[in-house]
Amino acid sequence: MVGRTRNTKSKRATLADVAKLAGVSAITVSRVLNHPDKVSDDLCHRVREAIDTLGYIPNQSASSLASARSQVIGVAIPSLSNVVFNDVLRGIYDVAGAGGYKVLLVDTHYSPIEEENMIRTLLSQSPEAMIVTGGDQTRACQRMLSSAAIPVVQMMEILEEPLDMNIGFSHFQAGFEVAQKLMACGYQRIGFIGARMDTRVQQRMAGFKEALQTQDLYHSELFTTTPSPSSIALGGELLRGLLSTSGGKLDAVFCCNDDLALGALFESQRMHLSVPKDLALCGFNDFETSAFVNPSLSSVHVPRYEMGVQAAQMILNVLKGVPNKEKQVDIGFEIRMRQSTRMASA
Amino acid sequence: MVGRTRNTKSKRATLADVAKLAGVSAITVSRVLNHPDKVSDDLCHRVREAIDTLGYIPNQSASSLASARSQVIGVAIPSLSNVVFNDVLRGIYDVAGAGGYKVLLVDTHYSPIEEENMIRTLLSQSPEAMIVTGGDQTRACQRMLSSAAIPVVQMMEILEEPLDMNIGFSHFQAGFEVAQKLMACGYQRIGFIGARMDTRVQQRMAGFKEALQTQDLYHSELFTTTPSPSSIALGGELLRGLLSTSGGKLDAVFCCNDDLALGALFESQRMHLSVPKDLALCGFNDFETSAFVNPSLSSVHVPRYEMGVQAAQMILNVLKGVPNKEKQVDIGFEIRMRQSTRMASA
DNA sequence: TTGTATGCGTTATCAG
DNA sequence: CTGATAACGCATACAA
Repeated sequence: MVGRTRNTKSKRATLADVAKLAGVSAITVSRVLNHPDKVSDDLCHRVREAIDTLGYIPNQSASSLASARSQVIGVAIPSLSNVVFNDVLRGIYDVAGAGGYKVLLVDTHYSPIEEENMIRTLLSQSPEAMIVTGGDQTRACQRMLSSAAIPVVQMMEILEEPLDMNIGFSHFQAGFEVAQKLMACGYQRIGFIGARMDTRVQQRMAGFKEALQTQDLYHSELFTTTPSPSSIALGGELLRGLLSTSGGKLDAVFCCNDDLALGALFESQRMHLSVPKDLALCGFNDFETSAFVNPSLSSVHVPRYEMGVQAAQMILNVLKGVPNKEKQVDIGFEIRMRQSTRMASA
Repeated sequence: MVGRTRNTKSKRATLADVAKLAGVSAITVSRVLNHPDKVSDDLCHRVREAIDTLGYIPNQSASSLASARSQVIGVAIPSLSNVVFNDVLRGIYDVAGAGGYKVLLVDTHYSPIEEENMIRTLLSQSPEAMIVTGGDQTRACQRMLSSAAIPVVQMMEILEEPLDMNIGFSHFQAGFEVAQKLMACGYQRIGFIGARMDTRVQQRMAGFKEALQTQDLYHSELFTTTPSPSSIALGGELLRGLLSTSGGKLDAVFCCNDDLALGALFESQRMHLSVPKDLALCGFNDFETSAFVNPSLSSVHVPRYEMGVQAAQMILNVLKGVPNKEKQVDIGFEIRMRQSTRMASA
């Protein structure tokens, strides 16, 4: 190593280093970076050259400390492996990134306790806003969120009493309408298989059950649930279980998501059950696979990317001082009936 | 604004606030948080109470600035929507989280230019280490990474000249072996469909092609590629295209990933082509779907979660001062032949 | 347009 | 075991 003018031990260059090299004061360098319009073109140019030659990268911690602006948005999702959150995240990242914000992402593993800890960690980074999933945070967690005094969006479902802003759709209503569709198709022995059983899945199931009850078609022995995480393999297992306990008297099954539904479909095929002739299947989330598999799978489509986009936009609006028209947005859903369920009887 | 004793306007509590309430000095509070063993139980207790009643959350920016330890690991992946990276990320998050590190994640959209910008942003957060994808960073980006003087892991593929540490597998070799397997099954008219065509896909294709050439079975007209991102829909389209241009003389297709392969499989079914009788298919990445779809799909299995885990562990080791035995780890792959390709001829 | 002084909340260093 | 003081690197408020 060659001895250099100052940074003896090749430490990261600072504003001061750049300033010295450019022959200006530190604040001028800062301005070139943050308010270029407030600096003469001449200096601006000289400073940029110095920045380049030094490979200067601003220290965001110092900036954050001095300005109380971290440029970070904290995001908490319950699972990194659940593909559902990918699309939402993509929306958030696209909008946040375009707005100059970084995203600090944590995975709460569907546990409110973990969520509380992760959100505490997140808050220690002084995020300028937070996006969290659902509404079952611990009391302590909600207090933290509130006293952080930053915009918060709770996403994925419509909440009775949002902490601040809220975007999502009614899982209860979605479940309810799926049941209506299946009944309209003439199915009588209608079952349900669910996994993970987080709040949103529970609501889907509750809505589904309620609709069945209106027609006296709810049979508790046709409902199977497990706290295990969803997978295609599990979908097959649950279907087999349901078929055996129901004594074969089963003509339609609503699966709480497309993982289970695809598993059930593939398992049906292996058991030489014809879908939808022997058994109708309906999933939830509408994966791309569902539209292309044979027979194609009926499912509930949700504009997830759009939800992420809007969640981030609501945040950016508040951060920019533009008030949102609505603090709560119902993004809706759409039931897509395909080949795995027969046409509604006229 | 009123002159304040301390926080007139419910600002976040600071170390000083906690210290005052507990009747100790700020540094003692700091120690309770970071080196509890160096503080008497009595004080420790009093301080913790004060922390609780104030709902104190440390300011990581200040900590980072003062200690030069950000507790952040930066991660750059090329796509948030590609499921492949989910598993890797899960591994990284699990290990990093357990080690007390946060993960700052960026999506480079498969663009070295974007990657350079995003990594610059990442570096401004003073991460203590970086995990990036592959080796085709821009020169400038590699310089930044090097001069950051932090541990760096390049993952997903084995590199000739890693910047620092490296974990992955040889995509060339994987493609090569897939071709060998197909040829061993007796296929003669072997095609390839590829999308996105990033470095790793190109290597798979190159290996595949080279193996075919050894047996004089490479036919350029049976290779189709597109820069478009992969999807199931695209797999179907590419297969249709290939079938029409090849005049039906095609008996096996290697798809650069399982998205395309599933699309090709579903499309074959709609065209009433029997797989593998009329056409054999092999994918890459081994999604869960591939093992369960009918017919099940041959694919190349890669220990992605494990790769994420090990990448993070290599980082943590360096950070803890424990040297890694290897700076480069070949995590391997495994070709899983299933029903979509016929058995190798004896 | 540019610069000076000051403080952001924490930790390292050194005293006691 | 505990505390005083001085950084850490940058941006705000004010001057020039």
